Amino acid sequence: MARPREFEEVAVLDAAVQRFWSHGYEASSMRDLASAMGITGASLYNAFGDKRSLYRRALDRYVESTVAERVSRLEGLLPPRRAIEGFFDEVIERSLSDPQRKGCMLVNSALELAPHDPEFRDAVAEVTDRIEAFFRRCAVAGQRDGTITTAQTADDLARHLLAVLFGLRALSRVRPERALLEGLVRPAYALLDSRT
Amino acid sequence: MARPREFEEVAVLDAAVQRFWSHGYEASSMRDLASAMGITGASLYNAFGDKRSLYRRALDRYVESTVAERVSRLEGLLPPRRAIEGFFDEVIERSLSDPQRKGCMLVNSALELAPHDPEFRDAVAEVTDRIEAFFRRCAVAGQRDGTITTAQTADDLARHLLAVLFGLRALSRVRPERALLEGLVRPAYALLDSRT
DNA sequence: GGTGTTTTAGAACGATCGTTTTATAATGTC
DNA sequence: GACATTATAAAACGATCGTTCTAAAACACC
Repeated sequence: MARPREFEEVAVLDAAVQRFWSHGYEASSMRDLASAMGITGASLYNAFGDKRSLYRRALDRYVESTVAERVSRLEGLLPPRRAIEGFFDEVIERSLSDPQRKGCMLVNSALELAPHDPEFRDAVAEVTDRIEAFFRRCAVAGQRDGTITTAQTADDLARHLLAVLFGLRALSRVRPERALLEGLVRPAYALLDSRT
Repeated sequence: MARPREFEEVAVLDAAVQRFWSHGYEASSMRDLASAMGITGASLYNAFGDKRSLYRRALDRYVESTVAERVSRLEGLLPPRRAIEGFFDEVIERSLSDPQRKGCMLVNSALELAPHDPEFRDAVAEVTDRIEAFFRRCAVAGQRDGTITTAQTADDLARHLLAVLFGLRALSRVRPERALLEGLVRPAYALLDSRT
């Protein structure tokens, strides 16, 4: 039919994810992106549309390959209480081993794009709902098998864990210190414990 | 000696704070800022230097008039345990009553500027230290007067509260829902309680 | 009341922004 | 192998970016 593409869409999209993740939306120019993706500007527009659409695609890819992957993997492998701890432990190690301090692209999007853009607000809110729902399922199951306190509702525990996660990711961009990140989750683990 | 200024520096700086606070650094042009401040571009550069310097001044002003003000006021008025709750309750009310969803300019700066700019990283980190120190002083005093648990160290409690605060502020930009914000702090209050 | 100094308003600077166009190269089908 | 179609490369578009310049205006001081 016609000339075939010289690049794989998911491969160059991953490069866009990296750039948006580390520098955000406004501070990434289409020239930066095309260069990082290894394609020319025309190919970029041809394959992904405008900048907003590209960011949307990049965010979706990030969420599915990072957040959603972590949730489904841990939930499948570990008992509920251990799944929560495994989630935070993984995030802490990721945060400490990233010299670029990229943080979490979802949290970054929540602050840069979502407040002024209804489409991104809905998209980000929906992912936070999914994370919250994961914590809630863990809380409910943990309360049932006796590994998590019933002194707090599962709803509130899930909301709290979501906030701790977002706070951890935000702080890790400024102060990626092991003592801080591990210290801040210890009380959360103790909270899950407290018998009543 | 010469022609006097037609504007008050702190007044126009407050306008710059509002603009940077709601739209961030990259998405605020010097023309936007000059217009919001009610002065001309030349006056802006004459009085505040370049864009980075202006943001720095705006951030400092925000911190002193909002964060530092809240810390010193609550710490002076309330017993330690109540000071912590008063702090969060105030932040929740601010978050829920802001139709612009500006969040916290410190948290916003932590994600947009700090990761790639050593000067801003140091500045933001120093303020997070001050907030953490406030929580730590409250925790120590509360442990002494019996209103706060000794099951966790004051250091860890302070770190945890700092993360909850940052998470609350980040989430409030996407989901400014009372049920979420009040629900996420309830387990934190319970954590302070838990007797050991 | 000149004089010197600073602020003002607004045009102007080059650079870069997101995006489109132009022209050329590369394919599958007939 | 000519044709239709699509991807490529690079130049080009107008708009806007951060910043500076030019000229007029407003004061303090001698």
